[in-house]
Amino acid sequence: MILRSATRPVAHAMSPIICTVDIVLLTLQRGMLHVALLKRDHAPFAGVLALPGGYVHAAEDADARDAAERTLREKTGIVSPYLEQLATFSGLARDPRGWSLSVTYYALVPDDVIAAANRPEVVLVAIDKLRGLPFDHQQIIATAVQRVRDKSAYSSLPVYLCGKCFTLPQLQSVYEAILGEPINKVSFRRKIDELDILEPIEGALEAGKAHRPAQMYRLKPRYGQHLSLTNRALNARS
Amino acid sequence: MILRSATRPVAHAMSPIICTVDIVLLTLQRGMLHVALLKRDHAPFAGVLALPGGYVHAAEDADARDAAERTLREKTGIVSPYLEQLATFSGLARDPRGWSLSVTYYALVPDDVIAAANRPEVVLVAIDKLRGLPFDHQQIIATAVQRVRDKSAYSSLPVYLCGKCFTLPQLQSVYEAILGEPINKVSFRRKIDELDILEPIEGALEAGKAHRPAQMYRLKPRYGQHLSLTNRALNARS
DNA sequence: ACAATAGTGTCTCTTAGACAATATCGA
DNA sequence: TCGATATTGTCTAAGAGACACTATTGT
Repeated sequence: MILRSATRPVAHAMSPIICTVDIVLLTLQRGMLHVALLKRDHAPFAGVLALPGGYVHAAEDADARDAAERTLREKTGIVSPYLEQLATFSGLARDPRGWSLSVTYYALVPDDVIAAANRPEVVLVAIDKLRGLPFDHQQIIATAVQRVRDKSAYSSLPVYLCGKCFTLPQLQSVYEAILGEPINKVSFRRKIDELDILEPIEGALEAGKAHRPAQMYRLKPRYGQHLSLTNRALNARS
Repeated sequence: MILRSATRPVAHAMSPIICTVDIVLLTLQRGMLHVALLKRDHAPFAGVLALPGGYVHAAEDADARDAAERTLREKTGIVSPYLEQLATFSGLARDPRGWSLSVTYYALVPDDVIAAANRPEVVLVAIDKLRGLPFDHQQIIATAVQRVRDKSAYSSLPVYLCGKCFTLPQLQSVYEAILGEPINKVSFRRKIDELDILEPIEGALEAGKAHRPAQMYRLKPRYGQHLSLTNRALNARS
């Protein structure tokens, strides 16, 4: 027993590994993907804009997802219906405090949810205007954006960027903003129809524009949390 | 400073989080996916077959991937050309020792690589014959298999299950074993041709069979590590 | 010669994209 | 009525799967 513990001591006695979660909260503003950032309270990088994140609290969090939900709620006041694990970033190099490990998650919300949370300290920055982020947050965000683009081509993921109700032309422009290219209108409607996730809101039309009003739709109740997948991409290019 | 440390002490002082890596090493035997397991040396679950895994050693591992490569090499003698992060599993419930976090990776190797490592303690178990695995290893393996199936439909991933050279019919049967259904021969060859990752080995034919011999191929040198992706799935079903 | 599988040509059917016709609003 | 965009129908082209034909081995 003494011998064994001398050759391989248990990890938590020997390794002060810093365990954190970071959340990439994405939304769409003026047709551009934006990420929510906050000024850091403490060193290192105090005052610098960074991803909302924090330590895993083993005493209160059931698991890392719990820690991510709690951190997002505490730091931004938002509870996101869609929150998925992205990847884990780790190593000695990424944090000056020492060997660290961050389990990262990404979330998509319509931008009125961010407005409703009413936290002026939450800053939305366009994903192509990011500068001087601390740690490896730039890489984490790039990974999240890539994941969202890849998934969007094959799934209903972008509906989480829309509000409770929306028109098909609105949804199409959300897809186009994410994929970064125009989508054929007829093909798009065929795909959405195949996904079978939307239902028209009886009698609700988008009024006020100087043209034929569009039908409003909402997500079918059973698709509140999980995605629907297509067999083929919406658009072959990427 | 005292006040801050009282309200939020740093994580590694307050939280004995167990940081580990686990590797899902997959191979194909007799047309079935198998996973490499080892009998655990120590408690908990001493003597039970489990995934190769171990503590992250902050002092020697540059990051979690490094820890995974080291652990795989130490426990199985194998260095896998393809090793990718799968997901991170965490929480209080998964390990009786306490709140733990495992960054998991998956690797694909041809089964002769496992034989060449000559480690009789490495046991290959068919993925549909797994029983009584400790921790959440069953779920980790299920996640890995699902990931491999999803990726295989759109990429050259299965070539890592073949040896250095192979025929197109052999490669097709590997794809079929993973996807779990027959693939149209003409479509398959069109896809592989599009991927543009293989080159014929001049004059090398698979001899010995009572029929026309097949041309042998190898992966083009530059595709040693990374995948090639298709726009459309090999097979629409899943 | 025969059985068996490799490798290739070609036809058909499905599906994505182009185009266009119709519908319905505000001005 | 006109301008604008929503919605739907239909044609065309690209790609996937079916089928079949030729090629080449061992027996």
